Amino acid sequence: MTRHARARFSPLPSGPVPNACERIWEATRRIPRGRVSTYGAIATLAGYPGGARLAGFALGCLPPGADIPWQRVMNAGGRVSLPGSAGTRQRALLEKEGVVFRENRVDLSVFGWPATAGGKLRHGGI
DNA sequence: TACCTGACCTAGC
DNA sequence: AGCTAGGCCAGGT
Repeated sequence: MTRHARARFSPLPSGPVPNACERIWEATRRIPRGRVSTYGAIATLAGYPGGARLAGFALGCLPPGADIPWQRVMNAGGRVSLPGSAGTRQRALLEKEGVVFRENRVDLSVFGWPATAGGKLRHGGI
């Protein structure tokens, strides 16, 4: 999270047209309880195929206490990308929802959303 | 306009 | 199984 981006988005983005952050957040809201999605998938749902990094950026812009299940977004390997205590918190929240961690990893073929074809979500850098 | 950043992804070694 | 390099995206300076 860069300082300028934080200053710009932290209070909540303003403007008539929803920006990328808000669209990412809306996509994140659609993840059902007890399931997880990936940055790439979220970006695609939001209309930014290949914008996995953007998804991470947008979630980083997320103001604390927002009504968004940000904890249900993980990286393509089914691992928590959030460093430090935030990552621990994310895992705790997910486990409380019924998501099973196995060696710090989640089986996306079981808990992945949307429905994973072939066991793994195909997306990301092209 | 050009360059930089980020809670990323994939392919290769 | 773990690390590196290259490639996507939008937004800010």
